[in-house]
Amino acid sequence: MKITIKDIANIVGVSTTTVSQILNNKGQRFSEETRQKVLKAVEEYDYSPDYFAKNMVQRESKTVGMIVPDVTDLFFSKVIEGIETYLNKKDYMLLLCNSKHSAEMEKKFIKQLQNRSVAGIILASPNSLALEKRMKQFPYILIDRGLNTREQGNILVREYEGYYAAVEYLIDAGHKKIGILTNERGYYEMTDRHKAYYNCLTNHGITYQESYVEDGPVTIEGGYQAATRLLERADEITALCCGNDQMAIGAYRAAFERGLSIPEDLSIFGFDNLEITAYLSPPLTTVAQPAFDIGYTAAEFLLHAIKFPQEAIPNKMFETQFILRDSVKVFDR
Amino acid sequence: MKITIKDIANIVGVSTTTVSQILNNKGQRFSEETRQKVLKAVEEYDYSPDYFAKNMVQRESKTVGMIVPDVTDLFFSKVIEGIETYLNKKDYMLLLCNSKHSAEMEKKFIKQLQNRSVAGIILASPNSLALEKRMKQFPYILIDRGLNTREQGNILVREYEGYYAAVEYLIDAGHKKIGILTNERGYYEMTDRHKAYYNCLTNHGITYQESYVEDGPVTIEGGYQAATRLLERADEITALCCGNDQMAIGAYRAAFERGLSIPEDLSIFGFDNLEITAYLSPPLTTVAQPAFDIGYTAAEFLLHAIKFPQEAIPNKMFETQFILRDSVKVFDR
DNA sequence: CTGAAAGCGCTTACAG
DNA sequence: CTGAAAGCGCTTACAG
Repeated sequence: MKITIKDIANIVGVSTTTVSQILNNKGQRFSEETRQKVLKAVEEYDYSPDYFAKNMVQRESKTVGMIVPDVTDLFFSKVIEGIETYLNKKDYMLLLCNSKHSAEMEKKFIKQLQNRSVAGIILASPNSLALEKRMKQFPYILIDRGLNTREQGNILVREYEGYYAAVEYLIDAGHKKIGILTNERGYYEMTDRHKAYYNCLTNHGITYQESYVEDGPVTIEGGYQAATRLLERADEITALCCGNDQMAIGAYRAAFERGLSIPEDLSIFGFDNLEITAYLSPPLTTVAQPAFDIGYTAAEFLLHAIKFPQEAIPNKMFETQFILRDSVKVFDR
Repeated sequence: MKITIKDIANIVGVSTTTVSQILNNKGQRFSEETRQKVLKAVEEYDYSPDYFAKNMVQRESKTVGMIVPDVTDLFFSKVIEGIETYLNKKDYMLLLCNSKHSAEMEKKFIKQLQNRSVAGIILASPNSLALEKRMKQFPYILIDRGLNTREQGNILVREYEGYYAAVEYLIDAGHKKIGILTNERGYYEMTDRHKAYYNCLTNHGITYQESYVEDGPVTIEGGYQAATRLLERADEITALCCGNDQMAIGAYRAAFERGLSIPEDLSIFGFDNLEITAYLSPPLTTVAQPAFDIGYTAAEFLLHAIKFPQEAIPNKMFETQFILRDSVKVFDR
C-alpha cells in the first residue's frame, strides 16, 4: 500500500491542503512548526505524490518522447546521449522508441506517445513525413537533416561545406580518380554531400563520372557492399569519399579484402567523426559533426517550445570540422 | 482542448459508463446499435482516454524503466534494442536513463522511476548495489554479470567457458607468451574471464605472469591505453586476450602505432562479437554473446514478474560462441 | 440493456 | 495561519 497525502495529513494532524501547499513550496503562509512537522513525516514515510494523480490536475508530464531509426546506430546513440543529458538536468525523462527506419512505426509511436501525454517529441527520421494533423499544435523537433522543409525548428549541420573541404583536401593531395559512396534515393538522402562532391570536382576541372558513384545503405554493411561493387568496377580510383563513417568502416574491409592498403593504394574519408574512427588502422580522416550537441540542442529547443508554445522555435546551424588523420595519401608533386 | 469521455457520451447521447465499457471491451451487454454509435464517435473525434486519469484508477502504467551505464556503449545499445523490441510487442514503453556509470545516479533514477509508477525496472549496472528497501517488493531485473549474488532473476552468460575456449585456441595455435587486458577491480569486474585465462594457461603448463596482465577501463580508449602500457613493458608477447571487443579495438591501434601487424606480429581476440568487429582489418576473432537476446529476455522476464508478482523470476544462462576470424596467427609446427 | 454515483490521489480556488 | 470542498477524467461496483 502506497502512502498517500491523506495519510500524511492524518499523521501530522493537518489537512491535505496544508501538506500539498508545503510540499509545493506555496507554504510561506504556514507556521514554521507545521512546516517542519509535515516535512518530517514526509521524510519518515518516504512519501512522494502520486505521479498520475498529480498529472491529472497539473498536466505536466515532464516526459518527452524520442523516436530514432536505430538505437544501435553510432551516430544516433550519441544524439540520444545529448538529449538525455539535457533532459536529466531539467528533471524530464525520455520515452525511447526504436522505429527501425519505418515510417509506419513512427506514426504508431507518435500516436502512442501523445496518448501518454508526453510534453513533446523529438523525431529523428529518415522519412519524408506527411506531418499529420496530430502534430499540429504539438511541440516537436525534427532531426531529419533538412529532408522536410519548414520554417522553424530546423537543427541542421553545414554538411555541404564540410564535405566540400574534405573532397578538396583529396584533390589538393593530388587525387584525380575519386569515387563516392552515397545514398541518393529519398531515404537518408545525402544530397548535400553528393552535391559538394560534384561541385568540388567540377570546380577543380575534374570530370564527374557516373561510374565512380555507388549507392547503398548508410551502414557498415552497406558501405562494405557498395565499396566492393565500386572497386570491382573501377579499380583505378585512388580515393573514396564515404557518405558517413559507418560506410567508411565498411569500405576499409572491402579494401582489405582486395588486398588494397590504406592509404597507400586507396585513400578514404568519412563523415561524422565517431569515436571509433580514431582507432581504426589507419585512423580515419573524416568530417566532424557534433552529434551530442545536436541532441542536447534539440532537447533544449523542445523544452523551450513546451514552456513557451507561442514563440517560434529557432533554427540552428552547426559547423563541421575537417579531421585530418592517416587514411589519405598525399602525392608528391 | 482535449476531448473527454464526457464529450463522447454527450455527443452520442449515452452515459460515460456506456462509453467506457464499450471501449474496454466489457460491452457485450450493450446493443450493437449503441456500440456502433460510440465507436463511430470515438473514431470521428479521435478520442483516446486520458493516460493519467486511466492510470489513476487502473494502476497499470505499461511503462518500464531502464538504466544503463552508457547509451553509446556498443554492447548496451544492443541490449536496449532487445528490450525495446519485446516491450514494443507488448505495448509497453521504455523510460531510458543514462547513469554514466554512477551508482549515485542509479539511485536517483530508481527513485524517479518509481515516483512515476513504472511497472518495473531493468538495471544494467557495473556497481555492487546495496539494494535498498526501495526495491523490495518491486519487479526488477539486474543485468550486472553476476556482480550481485542472488537467487533468482539472474541473466547470465557462460563467460568462463567462452573465454577459456578462446585462450585455448591461442595456445593450440602455438602461442606461449600471452598477455591479457582486463578490468579486475570491482567495477566491471571480469573475474570469470581472467580466471579462464589463468586456468587455461596453467592447465597447459604455461606459467602465469603478473607482468603480462594489464588493467584498464573496458572501453576503446581504455584498451588502447592498457595495450600501449603492456606492449611497452612486455614486447615479447605474441598474443593478447582482450577483456572485450572495445578493448580489442583499442589494442589494434596500440599495435598499429608500434608498427606491429596483426596477426603476424601480434594476435588478438576480443569478447562480445560486436557487429563492427567483422569489419576491422583484419576481422577480429572473438567470443560472441547474445546482447540482443539478453535484453529481450530481460524484458520478457520483467513483464512476467509484473504480471505474476508471486512467482519466482527464473534464471537464465546464455551460451557463448567462439568466432574465428583473422586476428590470430597459427604457428606451423 | 443502461446510468447515477463513488472513488482513484492529488491541487487549487475560496472562505474563514 | 488553516481547512472544506470542488474538480481533474477516468473506471467500476451497484441498482434498476
